[in-house]
Amino acid sequence: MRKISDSTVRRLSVYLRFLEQTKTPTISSRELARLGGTTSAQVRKDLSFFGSFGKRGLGYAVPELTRRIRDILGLERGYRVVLVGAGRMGGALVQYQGFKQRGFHITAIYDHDARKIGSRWNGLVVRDVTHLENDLKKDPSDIAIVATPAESAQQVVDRLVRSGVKAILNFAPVPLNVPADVEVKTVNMALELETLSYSLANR
Amino acid sequence: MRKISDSTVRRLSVYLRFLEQTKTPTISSRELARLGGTTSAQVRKDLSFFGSFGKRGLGYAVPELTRRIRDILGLERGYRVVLVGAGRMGGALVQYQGFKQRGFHITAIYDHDARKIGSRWNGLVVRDVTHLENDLKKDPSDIAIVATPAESAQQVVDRLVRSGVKAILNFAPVPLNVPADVEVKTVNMALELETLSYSLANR
DNA sequence: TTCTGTGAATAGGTTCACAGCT
DNA sequence: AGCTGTGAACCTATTCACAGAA
Repeated sequence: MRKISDSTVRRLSVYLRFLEQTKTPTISSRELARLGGTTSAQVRKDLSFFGSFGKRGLGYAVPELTRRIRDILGLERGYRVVLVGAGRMGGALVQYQGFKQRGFHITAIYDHDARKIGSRWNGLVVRDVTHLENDLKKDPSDIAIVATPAESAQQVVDRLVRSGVKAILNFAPVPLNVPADVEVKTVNMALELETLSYSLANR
Repeated sequence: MRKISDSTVRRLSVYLRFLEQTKTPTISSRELARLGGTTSAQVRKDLSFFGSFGKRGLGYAVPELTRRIRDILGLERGYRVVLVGAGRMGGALVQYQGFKQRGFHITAIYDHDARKIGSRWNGLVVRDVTHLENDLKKDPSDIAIVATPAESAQQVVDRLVRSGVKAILNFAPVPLNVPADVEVKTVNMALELETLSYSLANR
């Protein structure tokens, strides 16, 4: 498949969110653009990479387009997700409704702090991170969320990679080294604040 | 000032993080690139937008470059930050050490849930969100973090904008409408997982 | 020789504008 | 007439490649 840009994929996600809330049977690229904060040409271009889903003069059939985008994004299947790091951030993520709604199910939580191991979090018992490889051998996961301190993130990621995890969402503020066939997204909140600082400083 | 791309600003943030950990007195664009996961030409280009900080044949003086980047990013001053939304995510953010380390000080927390108002969070008392405008009139903040449910985010943002906040870090999964002179960064975690899902589905 | 700073070349993403279907 | 699908034009970001300073 032709290489699709990250920005296109992110916009598809945004369109999907609005399509799921749309009550009309059809929607135009213009309206979808307005909702998603982009242009109608951009919407049409984004969709055109994957096919011709609209009807000229009419727009897009909402249920069909919804299904198509879910399919493109790979959301028709559900995902088992393991969480490593039972700190504050981990706690917030386990609770976060947005994940479950979209078919991402957190199936296990790991930490190495003895005080946390064994405690119950949202119905899941926090397990010792040393069990990670064995557990994943029995019950593989495609996706892991890393919410550990910066110091331990890389070593956790090495374990995850060895265990066959192919996609990692990283909240630790360090870039992670992974083989080419593993995808990492790092969310670095301090960095986001710094871009805001930059925009305040340069106006 | 000439328009600088968001990606350049983000990379400067990354370089800064590594410069602060570097022990050698000078560093080359090549080394900085290796650490930050980019190319040496990119590093030099990024820096060249702001001046000539290096010495040919030698590299960059670490303390000077650190200072320069902190200055470019506007990090030499500290920021007062208000947090709206005392849920799980808000809790994680209040605790997050990365903010304070970089000079972002959370000075107040707001919520509208009566059960949360008055409780103490990391030394701060959660205040009723209806006090927001008045409080900000007395003690202005440049930056706000919004960690409310999607439904209330826009109305909170409207209050913030009226109160003179110029930069918003948004964790609610909705695009926000703000005037052109207000900067918004939205961090949408479900969307990040969806880009991972896409990459798993299309390999 | 090493490594920066920077124009020039290339690649990539966005917008334009219009032919063509409904 | 209304709105999609898409090549072409445009604009922006990245990479190349080399002159020049240490």
